[in-house]
Amino acid sequence: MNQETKTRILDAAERLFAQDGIFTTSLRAITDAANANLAAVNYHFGSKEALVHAVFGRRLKPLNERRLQMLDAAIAVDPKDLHGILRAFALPMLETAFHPPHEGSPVNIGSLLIRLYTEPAQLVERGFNEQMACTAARFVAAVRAALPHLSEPVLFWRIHFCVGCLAHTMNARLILSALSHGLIDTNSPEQAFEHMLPFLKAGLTAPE
Amino acid sequence: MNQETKTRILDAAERLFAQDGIFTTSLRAITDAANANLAAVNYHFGSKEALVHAVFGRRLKPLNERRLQMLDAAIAVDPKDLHGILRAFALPMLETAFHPPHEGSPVNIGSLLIRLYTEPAQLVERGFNEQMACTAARFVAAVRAALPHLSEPVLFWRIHFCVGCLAHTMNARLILSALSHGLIDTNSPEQAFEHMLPFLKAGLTAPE
DNA sequence: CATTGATACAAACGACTGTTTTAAACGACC
DNA sequence: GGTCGTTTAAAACAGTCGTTTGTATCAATG
Repeated sequence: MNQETKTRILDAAERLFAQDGIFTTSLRAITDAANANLAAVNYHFGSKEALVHAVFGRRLKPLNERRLQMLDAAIAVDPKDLHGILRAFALPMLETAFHPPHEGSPVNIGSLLIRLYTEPAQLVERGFNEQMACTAARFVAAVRAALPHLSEPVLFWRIHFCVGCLAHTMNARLILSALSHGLIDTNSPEQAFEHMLPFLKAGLTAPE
Repeated sequence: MNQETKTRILDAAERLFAQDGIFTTSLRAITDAANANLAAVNYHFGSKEALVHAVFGRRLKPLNERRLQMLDAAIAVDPKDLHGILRAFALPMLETAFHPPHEGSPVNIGSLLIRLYTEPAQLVERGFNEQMACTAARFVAAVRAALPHLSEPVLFWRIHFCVGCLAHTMNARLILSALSHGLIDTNSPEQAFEHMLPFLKAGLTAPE
């Protein structure tokens, strides 16, 4: 079975979805970029919606697995280690958003994944929100264990804010560059995380 | 000059843009909802892009004026008052996102405005980013004055994170509700702000 | 060699998009 | 009453969308 065209389509779709959005990217643009025929999409995937699911499914699972793996490793050493928890929470995400294309990861997956939260319609929702919610629940539990004095509402609100920081940083790097008049223009996820860590840590541990 | 149809179109477009996004909302859906003729859009506004600009322009200017007015009032009393600065920064925004429809403000403007940051293409960018950037610069200056010990990069990063918290809170209230399994489901901008304030304050004032 | 199954291709489908055109209605003013 | 500019209305425009169709290609299998 020759799956070469199929992965070429996946790669092109991933890149264009991240770059231009899902609904604004046409199948023709995808197949053109993939040097494939228009009908190949419906042949290999069945529909555009199925293609979207395939594009996200290929990346989302390994990413969340890595995050949970880092989380487990961190709390195994020290359940109160907020630094490690936040690192597991943010760094793999930031890496997908900041790293230039490389083998096996041809594009900015971050700006692709972030569309799960920002695309207006419900095309992508089902099935992935579930997986994200599962991962999120693990982080909620970890933060709850690390900061047991936090009330439940405050816990959820603050984790929500953490997600917002992360999402906006992944999504709107250009805005930061514009805001600082070009002063800040980084391609390093580690650098972004180093700035983010004290902010999130202080926010989470703030007095109620 | 009868502008009734024009404002009916603006109201309908505002609501549908906020609800479904800009690119996924067709002129026909707008004119149907506004009980107007399809050609009325191009007659009154010239093009869909011009309509989009009109929809945003009607709301964005008063909103930012109110934010800057609150900011000026706060720093006039105490330039170091982070609470007042953050209140001016966030509360007017949150109000547009949380308040139910009411006279003169028929829909959730927040979920409309947030599309400035999240819509993939560049249709909305020009002209509004400028206005938002101008307002943002004022807040940067205010925070810089309130926290003069912060280095410039850290200042910009942390304000960027504040924007992320605000944007995500405005955009993704449903996610918070899902994350907390329905525990948190508020329609109060004040309540959201009360949770956000200590988080942002602690994040901004964290040691570098 | 003939047949099969998987893949690729060009072409067309109907539905929808934003826009334009043409004509009709309307109240205001001379 | 007639003429004007303003506003609405219906229809058609050319273009793009996702999808489907029928056919060609090609390696593998009998």
